[in-house]
Amino acid sequence: MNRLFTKSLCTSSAAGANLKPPPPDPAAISNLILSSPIQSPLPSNTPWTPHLVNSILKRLWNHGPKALHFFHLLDRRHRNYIHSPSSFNLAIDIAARLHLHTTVWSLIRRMRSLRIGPSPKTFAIVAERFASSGKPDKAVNLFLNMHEHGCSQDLASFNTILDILCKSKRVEKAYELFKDLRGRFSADVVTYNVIVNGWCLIKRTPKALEVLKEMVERGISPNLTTYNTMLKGFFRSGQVRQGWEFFLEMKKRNCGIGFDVVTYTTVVHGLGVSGEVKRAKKVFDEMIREGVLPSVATHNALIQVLCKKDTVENAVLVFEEMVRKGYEPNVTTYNVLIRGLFHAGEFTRGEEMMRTMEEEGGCEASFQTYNMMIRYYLECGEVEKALGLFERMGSGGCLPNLDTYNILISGMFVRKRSEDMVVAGKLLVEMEILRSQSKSGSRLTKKFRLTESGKALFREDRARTVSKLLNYTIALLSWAKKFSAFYSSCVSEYR
DNA sequence: GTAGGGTTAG
Repeated sequence: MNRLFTKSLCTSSAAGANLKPPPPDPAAISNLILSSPIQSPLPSNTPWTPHLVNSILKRLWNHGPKALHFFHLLDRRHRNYIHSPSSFNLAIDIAARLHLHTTVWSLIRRMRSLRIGPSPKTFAIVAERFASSGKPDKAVNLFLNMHEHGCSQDLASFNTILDILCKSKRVEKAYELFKDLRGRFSADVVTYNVIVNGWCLIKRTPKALEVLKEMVERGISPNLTTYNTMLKGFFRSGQVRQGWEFFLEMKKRNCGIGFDVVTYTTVVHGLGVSGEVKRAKKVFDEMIREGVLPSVATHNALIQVLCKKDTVENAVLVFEEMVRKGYEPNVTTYNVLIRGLFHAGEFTRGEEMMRTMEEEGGCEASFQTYNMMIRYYLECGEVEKALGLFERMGSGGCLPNLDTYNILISGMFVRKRSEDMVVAGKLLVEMEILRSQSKSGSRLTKKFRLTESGKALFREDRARTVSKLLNYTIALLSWAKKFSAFYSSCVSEYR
């Protein structure tokens, strides 16, 4: 990886004095940071910009300590660069994910001393981390005390905290807070929509309908967002008939609102995933007749539905049609279609589609793309293909995450070859290092160890081989643990 | 980062 960086430096010097040097490559710098010891200085003479810093922080997302180290080095030791509020927010997000509360607060204080924040967004980020790590009360307290940190509470921030609680499935908690404070903040249609959506997210549509009734009683008119939310709620909870009837009712009453592209996309997707492909296609055609233009998301919904419940060939036809009409497929379009092709065993066409996506579509493969392709390859024993993709991930635009490692390690057992076990062991060590930096992944790993690896090993009846491999794995694991303890002690320097 | 639609399979 060091070589990669040197190479990029060489190209820039070879470009000559009269040619503008190429912009710094975030991937190369990220790889340099990843492969260097923690105390290493940053490459000098880099023209730092908020954009460059943010893309490096995003690339190092799964390597939090390294990312924070980079952020701190630049913050403290560079005279000509001051971090932007958005970089601070990213760093705070990373620190909060690692539960480094002291770091979070020192970053917030630093923002304040530089007079660039914290903003409501900063608090939303921290609150979201609290809520999603099982501490909704802390999220609420943060909202209640944010004015003490120079950030005022208003209806917008009230709606945000309710939304954060709802999206992390703490709907009861959100509803409590809503009832307590709706008077103080004069709850509006957005507030009610957030709560309606909350109940829908946990599939409690009767509660959602209750809130809908309540808002009408309190003189707040539901808008199209409210109805679309409710519609999605029905489909999500498997109440396809109720969803369809709600849609017809919306059509009948009209309410002067009409439908928009979101309404139609919801119905196309909802009907399709429940197997009603013909009706989904009819609704898709109907929206065009009604003069509502389908969006890329609508096409994605239809393509996914065709892949799942019809044929991938028909999905490809819709894809080609959308391109012909001038739509620009996005990363979701490609992911859905590549998945469909792989699912149908069309690996070559899937690979071709990935090339199209990167070369013609201008889309970079995401970790979803890679993880899904790796999973399908491993499923049918194409270990080399899977490892090839894994290698490409390391050098390309998106780094492997814990899911990638779990998928790969589990897959190393399918061929029952000893050389695969060695690779699995190596991957396990790498993953242990990665996991030691991301506490949120520990549950996932535990599950993997107890289920996938255990089952795979016990399926092997050659007891001696099994026990040898098991010992090997255990030795690697304990070595990895020692190493990660050592690593954490190095890391603690800047916590 | 005041709200609603489109990413795995198990």
